[in-house]
Amino acid sequence: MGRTKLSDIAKALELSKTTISKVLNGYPDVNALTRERVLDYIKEVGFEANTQASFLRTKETKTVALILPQISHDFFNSILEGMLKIAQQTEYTFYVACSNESYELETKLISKFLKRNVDAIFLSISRETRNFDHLRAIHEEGKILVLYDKIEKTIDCPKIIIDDRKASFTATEHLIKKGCRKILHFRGGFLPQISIDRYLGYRDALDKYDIPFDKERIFICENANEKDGFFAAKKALESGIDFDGLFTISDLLAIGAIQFFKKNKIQVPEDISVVGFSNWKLSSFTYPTITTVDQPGNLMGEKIFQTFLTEKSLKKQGLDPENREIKLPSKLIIRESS
Amino acid sequence: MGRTKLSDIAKALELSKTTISKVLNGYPDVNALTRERVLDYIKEVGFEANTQASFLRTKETKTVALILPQISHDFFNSILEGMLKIAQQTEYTFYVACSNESYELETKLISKFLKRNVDAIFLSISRETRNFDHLRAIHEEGKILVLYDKIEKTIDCPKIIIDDRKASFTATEHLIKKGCRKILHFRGGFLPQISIDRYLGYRDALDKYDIPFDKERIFICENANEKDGFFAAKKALESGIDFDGLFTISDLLAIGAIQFFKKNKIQVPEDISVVGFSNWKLSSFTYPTITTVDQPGNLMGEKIFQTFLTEKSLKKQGLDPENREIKLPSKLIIRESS
DNA sequence: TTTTTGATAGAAATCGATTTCGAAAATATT
DNA sequence: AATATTTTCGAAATCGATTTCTATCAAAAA
Repeated sequence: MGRTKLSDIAKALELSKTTISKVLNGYPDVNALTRERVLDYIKEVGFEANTQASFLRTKETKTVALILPQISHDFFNSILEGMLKIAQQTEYTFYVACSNESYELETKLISKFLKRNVDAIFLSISRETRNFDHLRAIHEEGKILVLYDKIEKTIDCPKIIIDDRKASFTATEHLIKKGCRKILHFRGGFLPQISIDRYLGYRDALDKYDIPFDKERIFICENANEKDGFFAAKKALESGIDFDGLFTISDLLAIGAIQFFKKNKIQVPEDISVVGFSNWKLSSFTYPTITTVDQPGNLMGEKIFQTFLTEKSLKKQGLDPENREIKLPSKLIIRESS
Repeated sequence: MGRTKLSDIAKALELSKTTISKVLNGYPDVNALTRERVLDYIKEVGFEANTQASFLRTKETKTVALILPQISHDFFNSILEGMLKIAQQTEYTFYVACSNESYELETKLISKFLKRNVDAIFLSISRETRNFDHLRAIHEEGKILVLYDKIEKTIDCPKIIIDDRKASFTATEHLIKKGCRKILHFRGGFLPQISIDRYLGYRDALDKYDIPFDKERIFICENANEKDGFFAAKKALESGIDFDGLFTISDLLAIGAIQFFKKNKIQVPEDISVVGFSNWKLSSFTYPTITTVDQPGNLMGEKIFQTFLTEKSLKKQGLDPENREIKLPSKLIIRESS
């Protein structure tokens, strides 16, 4: 409505819109005194250029989009939290969307955000995604893409991840040091990189301690929720294979498994030690409390946004970025289940 | 970049931009055949008008902003989840921000979103907020405000809430029916309407069953987290007052209290029955599991967005809205703690 | 046949900024 | 003193749509 605009300021100071705009955008051909006069007035009335109008010339909207694969998920949640904390203090505003682990929705959302001319998209790839053309489209439009957590190595863009392989190694090693030799692993699907890396970390630990690998001890849990954990534990028991440890790729899987074990008089941690992943809030309130890997979600959120900012400034200067994979450290939190 | 624009379509069909725009916006003075030709072509190339450019004339950005007081909070989380689920299928895009329960940040965010010309703001008022001028500013700019959960009754706008008083009544009544007569209540601060309503529901239940109210049994917990619950329980025990039940306004308070009780050999539910609020995911995994009030967060998220849509269409037709307070039903979930 | 009316389409102004280019004034150089 | 060079500023074009207002042409009414 009555918001002050560039022309109002020009009129008030008896200058042209051009000059005001030049001050706003740091052009050099403005007299120092004039510049100061303008800046003072701008501060006084709290003027900010209308982003929508600016866009027409600059092609920047000062908006970014964060796409989460899931909303009700402690880890993704803390990423959102960390990102908002630092980013809402900048001039940028944040679109948020949820792919719900669906490839179709993911592509739709990306195309929608591109049509909205966002400056950047931050994406954790959905479980279903096998084709990556929609990611290339982001680059074709000249927009910035930052992948996080569930990344795709073949796409050339900054990637922020947890050192999953190392974290899994540490978690498995912990079980071994507790005396476990027959360790089950509840893994995720075949594709997501994190699922592979966590599996490899598990293998690394077995190798280091000369424990033979037995693929009968690996169970695939597509959904990483309590139900899958419960049934994987059931399958493990019914398979007849013996076990004394369990490393899962999510706390929810661990909880489901523990529920099954309890039901079948298998004591945790006496009969089997269990380690989860992600440090969900609830993992410290269960009975027993669950040993888990803490992922620095807040930090990841911050890093994603910061990475975008540096990527943008590099691009502006025409420089080629390097070191495009940032690995964040995780931490094993030892609790009652192991 | 090379995105097709209105003028491209005009050129391709040998029509003027005007005509294309008229088709797009449903003007009547376009020949039926021409209209069809345009629509076909638009569908073929997947054209959508650039929102930023449209804004200059229409003053609509097709964006809305959701402000949450907290991010890592199951209830607010499920609101976000529910809202995204239906809203990301519409033409609208979603800004999300977090006031972090701070009045200052809340006003800043609102002013930021107004500068971004959002069509609507969805807000749950922060715990600190006492002054509501920033909400009136939203109306002054002609934008739509929808309040949810933590609302302010004196602001004239649609409000979506849980029937907190009734829910609390039911929860307290449940304790009474379980035989409790000396029921503690851990409430929130004095101001937020929900805190008051839940307190009143507690009183309602006592009244109905002729149980004398004792204000010594009321404890204020500003932060509604485990720590506050722990210390409130401690204060209760140290005060020397006797009790056999506890109704708290959050599951986290209940968890903290239960932790304290356990530590002091007070059995739950044998010595004291506990009821929480919100049905956090973790409340079904604690030991004992916690009886709680399930708030339909997803439904609330949907309702907020739908309410915005109807509010908008009413406004466009110049009609006065009515029934501006929507109360959603909640449900008591009985578990081991009671 | 002339005039009105209605249907259809386009020219041009507009929204609020940015940016190019040229003009005027001030200063420096010959 | 005449010319060249900086400084400093503004007019006007532009971005991609919407909207008003006018023009054309055909059909209907006089």
